[in-house]
Amino acid sequence: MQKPPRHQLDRSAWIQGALDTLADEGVTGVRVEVLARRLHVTKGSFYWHFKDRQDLLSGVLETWKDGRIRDIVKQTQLEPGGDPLAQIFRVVDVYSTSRNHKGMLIELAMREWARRDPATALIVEEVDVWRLRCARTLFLAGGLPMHEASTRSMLLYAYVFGVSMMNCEKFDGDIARMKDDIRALIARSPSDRTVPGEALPPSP
Amino acid sequence: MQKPPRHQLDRSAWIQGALDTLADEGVTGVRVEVLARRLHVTKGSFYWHFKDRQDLLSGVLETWKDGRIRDIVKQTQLEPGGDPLAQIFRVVDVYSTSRNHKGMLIELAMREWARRDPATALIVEEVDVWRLRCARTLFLAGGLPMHEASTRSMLLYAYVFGVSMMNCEKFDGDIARMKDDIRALIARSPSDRTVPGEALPPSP
DNA sequence: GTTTTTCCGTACGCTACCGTACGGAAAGTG
DNA sequence: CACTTTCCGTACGGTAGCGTACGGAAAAAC
Repeated sequence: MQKPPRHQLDRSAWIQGALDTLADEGVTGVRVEVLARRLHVTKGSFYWHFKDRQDLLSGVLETWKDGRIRDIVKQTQLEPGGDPLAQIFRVVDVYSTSRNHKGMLIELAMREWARRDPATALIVEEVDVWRLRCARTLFLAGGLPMHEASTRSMLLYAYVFGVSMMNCEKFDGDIARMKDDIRALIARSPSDRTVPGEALPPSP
Repeated sequence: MQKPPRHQLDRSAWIQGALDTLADEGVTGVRVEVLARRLHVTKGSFYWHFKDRQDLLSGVLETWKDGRIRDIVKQTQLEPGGDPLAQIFRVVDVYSTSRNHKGMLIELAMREWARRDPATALIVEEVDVWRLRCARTLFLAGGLPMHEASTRSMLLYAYVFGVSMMNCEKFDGDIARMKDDIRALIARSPSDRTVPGEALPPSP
């Protein structure tokens, strides 16, 4: 008879499972016994690797923060000769719900958690500052003045997070086109004075 | 000795208390016994007015939906001779976190709830469609073509919801000015071809 | 192979919460 | 005043989850 191999887990496996549960059910859904069943072990394992539930949640926070900052820096890195505003386009796409659904669910769950936990709020704010600064650098490289670069960065992230909370298929059938237009509005060049929907003027 | 007057509650009092708790702790925080303590009664009262917890939550949903739709219609109503884009300005202000903090907390809690409950998702989507249609009507009255009016409406609400999830004091000290600029960017007139930060051209 | 360390399963007490049963007070009705 | 209806308090059983204690298996060290 096949003996079921005894699973060996470490902290990172528990934290990864916690992140999955966080995406689906929020921080209140991250419960020790439920997570143990999901990982096919008992909570005896959990309390070996973690002091208590808060210890796990702290690990989740650190893991998420480090991963986010690393990804943000990578995504906003501009290779020499690259187009800064085209890079902004790609950044917006990274946060599109269809491309990175689970990542966005975690993002929303983290903010929901941050609303009720000051320590989490600090982490999320720190990650947001990284995001905003990196995006601003791209806008500056694209030729925008400082203040407007800041403003556009804020609009960019407020938009991508906000739109991930709305289901508007019933409002307009062609959402893809709307999202493309919004993306172009946020990342448009400073010399482009056109209003979307009108013809482009000849470039200087 | 002063006899403490026995509190008499009806469904609406429970629903109002549930909305308060919803704002602070989310839908998972809306618990019968906790709510009863908050209202200084016991759950014996609750189960007289409601079949079970789900019955309360359904009442919360209906109450919220009706109130939202009524407010949306009122806020986007344009008196004869009024300026549509100035009205858009006021709509953005209504959703500013400082002016209506509790309302925004409920809004975020509803969306967090909707992410895990299909019935709630339908209600939120219905409310959003009302919002988007009303805002689009204002943009159309402001002279924008149909497609761009739709796009601006979506950007407007995605922005106001998204910015309510971010704390960016550490990013830029003058957030008020940034928010004003973003508001102007979203609600700018179709004849205004300026890029924010530059001088205004003479109006035709 | 023995010993030690690492890691997990099991059992337990504790708390919080849901829903029910039932009694009784308060308020309305005749 | 009787009588009924409305409304709430109390007590109970049941479930789920947290954290602890302890034993034992598996792996590693020797």
